[in-house]
Amino acid sequence: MLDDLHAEVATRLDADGQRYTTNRRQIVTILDAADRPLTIADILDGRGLAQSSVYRNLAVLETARVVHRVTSTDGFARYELAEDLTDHHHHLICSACGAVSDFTVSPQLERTLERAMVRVSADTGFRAEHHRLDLVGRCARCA
Amino acid sequence: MLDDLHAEVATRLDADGQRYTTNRRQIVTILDAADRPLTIADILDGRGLAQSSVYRNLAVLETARVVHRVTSTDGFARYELAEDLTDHHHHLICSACGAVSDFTVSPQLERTLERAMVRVSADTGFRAEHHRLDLVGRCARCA
DNA sequence: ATCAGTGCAAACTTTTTGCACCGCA
DNA sequence: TGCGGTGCAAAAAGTTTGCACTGAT
Repeated sequence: MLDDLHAEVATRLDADGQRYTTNRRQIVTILDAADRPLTIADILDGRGLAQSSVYRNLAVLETARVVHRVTSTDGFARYELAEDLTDHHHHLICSACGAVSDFTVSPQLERTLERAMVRVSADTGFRAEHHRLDLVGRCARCA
Repeated sequence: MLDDLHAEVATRLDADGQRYTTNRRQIVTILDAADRPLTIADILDGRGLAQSSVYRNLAVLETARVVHRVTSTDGFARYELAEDLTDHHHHLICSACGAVSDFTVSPQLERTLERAMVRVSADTGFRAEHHRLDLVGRCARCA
């Protein structure tokens, strides 16, 4: 439900004392429709948004835990909706061109990872918030 | 053995038609001594190396598969020795300050991850070269 | 002597910021 | 009507490149 998504985003922004403006709604809608994290250029792409507004709004949305920044091998930041607004997933990262796409693994493996994460946190004093499992290799186009 | 490391690095550079110069050797030695991926600033740190030489040498070393570039949340690239020159390990990434440190998991979990990786590659057509399991959270200083 | 490597400084790319204007509460 | 949001342009930050000099083979 897109309405549910927007309602939840509005709640999170409100909790941060931020408004849910037209531009911000548009960015959230664009990210929700994508099946991969998007670069700034992807988000701008002929939609007439100002670059600076996109950067600023993504920063606001990130602080409100609505979006999440992903880094790849090229110099471009990428953004996706926070995992608790979509589903937990992982990334295939192309080591040649930096393209990023999504994939999932079995719930069983996820549970194993969760347990490992808890153990490492206990061992190191690092307070883990979430894990990140990526596969790095060649995408179909670069293989 | 540091000598073994340098011998292997020399071999890899030679295979790429590159020399193992004093600066390159120094960079490898610095990376080998660190227990975490280092930023350019870390590598420069009062050692009198020229910034551009460090960038250029890291690019050469990366092409020769001697070093590996790691990305974090801050804007700084980080470098570490390639995993087959050290040990396979993972990263704790601080979501507040971008600091990166190393950790390892059980061989058992590694095997499970390897198997999952092969399965995903088969399913998606993505040619996975290696996996990356990071824990994102707060480091001891930022917690 | 040659040619890759080096260091300085300038250029480039992505991201951030200043400032005046606009628009919703 | 006030204050946050917007867009343009300028600035900042990290990285890359041009060029003349150095040094190893």
